[in-house]
Amino acid sequence: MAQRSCCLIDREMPSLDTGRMRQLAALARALADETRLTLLALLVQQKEPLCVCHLVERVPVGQPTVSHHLRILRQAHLVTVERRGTWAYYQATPLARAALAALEQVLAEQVAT
Amino acid sequence: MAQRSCCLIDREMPSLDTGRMRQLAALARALADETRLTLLALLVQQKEPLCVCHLVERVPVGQPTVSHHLRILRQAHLVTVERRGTWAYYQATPLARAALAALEQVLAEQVAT
DNA sequence: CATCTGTATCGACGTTTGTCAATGCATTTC
DNA sequence: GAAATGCATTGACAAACGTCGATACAGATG
Repeated sequence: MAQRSCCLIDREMPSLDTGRMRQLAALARALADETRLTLLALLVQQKEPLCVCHLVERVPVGQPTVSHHLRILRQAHLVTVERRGTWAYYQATPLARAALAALEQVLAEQVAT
Repeated sequence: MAQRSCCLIDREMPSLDTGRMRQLAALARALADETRLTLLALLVQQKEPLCVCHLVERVPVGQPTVSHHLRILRQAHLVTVERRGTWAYYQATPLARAALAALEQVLAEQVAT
């Protein structure tokens, strides 16, 4: 038991910040749904804020579900809302643009490999 | 009903490739767990492949669970295995390095905002 | 050869998650 | 003012997910 045979040398393994890992996982979880990602992509391609009714039209789920996903995106700081009268206008944050671009880039790398 | 009042002008909304969205979501889902992300981060910091027993020591879950997560990472092309005798040596792929770096960068942007 | 060890798989369990129908509320529209 | 509309919330439900203990199996160790 003195020395395991699997790896003769001791691995240098700096400890990881679990708080940071939790944050990263939370961010990934906010992106880990097709519907949510589609909503986000729609918002990212728009310069002007978009109201919920238009989003509902573009996604194969009901309005309450869209509302639910938008809340999750909001809590992850990926979108912001501005209410004008009855309508709610959503907008992608710079964070969302970065996140989506990052995922796309990783996917491109996956294809290339 | 002729024209909705929410947005007077019609939005130009190019259709999104649902297949691509599904792929992106799958990738995000593979990253959307703290334990998995920690395993991946450990592998990314290593130059040499790492055996499972060392990974198990570094994460607060049992060996079967680590094995389960490693399978998911494998299926997402984020790690590769090489079996040598009883031992299984895991290694992060370039895709994993890109993905983790991307997430970190996005998080940094979140803090800055 | 017999035992021990490292890893993967299986079955079960509790939790989380995505979706919907129903409802509520605020504001617009007539 | 009354009806209609846009959005959020609630409660319910099924599916997906993370974890564990038990087990299987291959290869190492003695």
